[in-house]
Amino acid sequence: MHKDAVNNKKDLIETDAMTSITIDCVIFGFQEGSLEILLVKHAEGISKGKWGLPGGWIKKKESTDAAAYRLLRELTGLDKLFLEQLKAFGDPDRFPLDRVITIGYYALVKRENYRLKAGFTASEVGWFKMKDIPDLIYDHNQILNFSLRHLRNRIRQAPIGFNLLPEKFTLLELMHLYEEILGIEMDKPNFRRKILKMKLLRDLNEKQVGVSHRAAKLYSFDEKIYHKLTEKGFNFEF
Amino acid sequence: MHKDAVNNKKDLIETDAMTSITIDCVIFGFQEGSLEILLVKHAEGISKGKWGLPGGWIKKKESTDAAAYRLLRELTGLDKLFLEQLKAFGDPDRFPLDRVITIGYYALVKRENYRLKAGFTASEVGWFKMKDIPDLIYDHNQILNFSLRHLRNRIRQAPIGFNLLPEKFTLLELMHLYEEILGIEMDKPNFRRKILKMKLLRDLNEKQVGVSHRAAKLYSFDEKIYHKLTEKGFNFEF
DNA sequence: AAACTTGTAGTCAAATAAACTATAAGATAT
DNA sequence: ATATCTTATAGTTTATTTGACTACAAGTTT
Repeated sequence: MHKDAVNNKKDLIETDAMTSITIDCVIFGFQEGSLEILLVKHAEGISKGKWGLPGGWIKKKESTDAAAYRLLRELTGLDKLFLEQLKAFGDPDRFPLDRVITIGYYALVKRENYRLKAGFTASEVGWFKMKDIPDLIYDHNQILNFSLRHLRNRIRQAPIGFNLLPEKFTLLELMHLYEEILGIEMDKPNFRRKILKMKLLRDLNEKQVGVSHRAAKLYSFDEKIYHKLTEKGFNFEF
Repeated sequence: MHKDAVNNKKDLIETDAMTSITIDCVIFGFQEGSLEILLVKHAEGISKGKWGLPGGWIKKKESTDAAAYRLLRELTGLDKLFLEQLKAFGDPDRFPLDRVITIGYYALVKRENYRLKAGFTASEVGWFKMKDIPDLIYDHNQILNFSLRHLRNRIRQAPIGFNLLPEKFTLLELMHLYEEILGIEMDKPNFRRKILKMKLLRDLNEKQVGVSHRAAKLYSFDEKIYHKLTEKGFNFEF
């Protein structure tokens, strides 16, 4: 359901959703070295034809987190993905038709797993690189900018970046992810040393195949290792 | 207005406030080496006699930030204080009578400036040390715990701790603030060296008066200095 | 004047970070 | 088959930062 449906509150009451509060979600993906965002094109209502963040209403008997997971499942078909709340966005005129506060979320998805859900055609959903983000509906550009700042902070403090990579990755791919998100250049040898010393990567004893140069070792991030380390006072930090 | 007034929604409509969404605020103060929280005792409704975080409703034409500032002004009489949003708390049954989502805020106040606003008697408002926090209404203990974790993170990344201290303070007072909030012990000479190297403190060329030992130098935190430093890529961090 | 308390300066070894060099392990081209 | 290219990985070196201390200074209190 699109938020433009707010001009028909009867719909909401019938679906047992809350009025005047919504959820909007910034979905990050990482492909070919670029950080990308999933946007949807609004098909009806006052913002017809404009791109915006995927979002929707919260059901009366559903937590905000559950609502965000549900919306993402409906949109991407993905069940397990990284999802966290950003904050509430509550400018009185952020939404033109009525007073609606939205709770921003951000998600990190492994593009390898991602499939567009039936019901959304290619013309309605698309991945955009950060530099190609168009003018979005309402305050969605503001929410997007906030989410990027938040992601940059968060990725330095907790190993959440792995949610954007395939299960198996090389150290250089991981470094490129950090470089892209943080917008900085890093030194290969120093990065290797630092990340390996943290001991959160599982060495898979496998190598890349089909690359036209020396194949790099593959690693995976193991949540269990991370939790074992955090228990005895572990600090990520880059 | 107390949130218990939710059982009389007519009140809300008459005051032009939003239903089903509130604001709750964790107000931190620092006194005699202890971190303290301001709580209010609910005088009526189902949670009569229990302590909770100060909070209230959001007016239809008011941003959530403005609502939080207004509530704090009504409660403490303070206009200028440090205030930031935490996040929205949206469990479907966090509030027993109805579905109400609350937006959590936290504030840092200089206790020297603080005066209780007329209309609140001492029996209705009080400062509590962290270890003396009673069982609070609704999910307020959860909000409070979240705010403390958030404060601990935030204070390491940005110089917000100064909002809890008087204008003029000694290095040892500042160190004790960090020790109290982070729950750790620090080394005096090392702390001095580190904080002074950041060059965010203005040396006032004044000394403490009326202390029964060698008087320490007084410093103040200058927002302008901080902003000048951040512009050319400055990093706080402890 | 001695003892005490807190402030401030300085030392030193260990750990870390940053910049860089060198070599290894393949793939591709000549 | 050899040279060349690309990326992976190992190691070096120097400067900087941290953490644990020691020492002394400047006042108060006894």
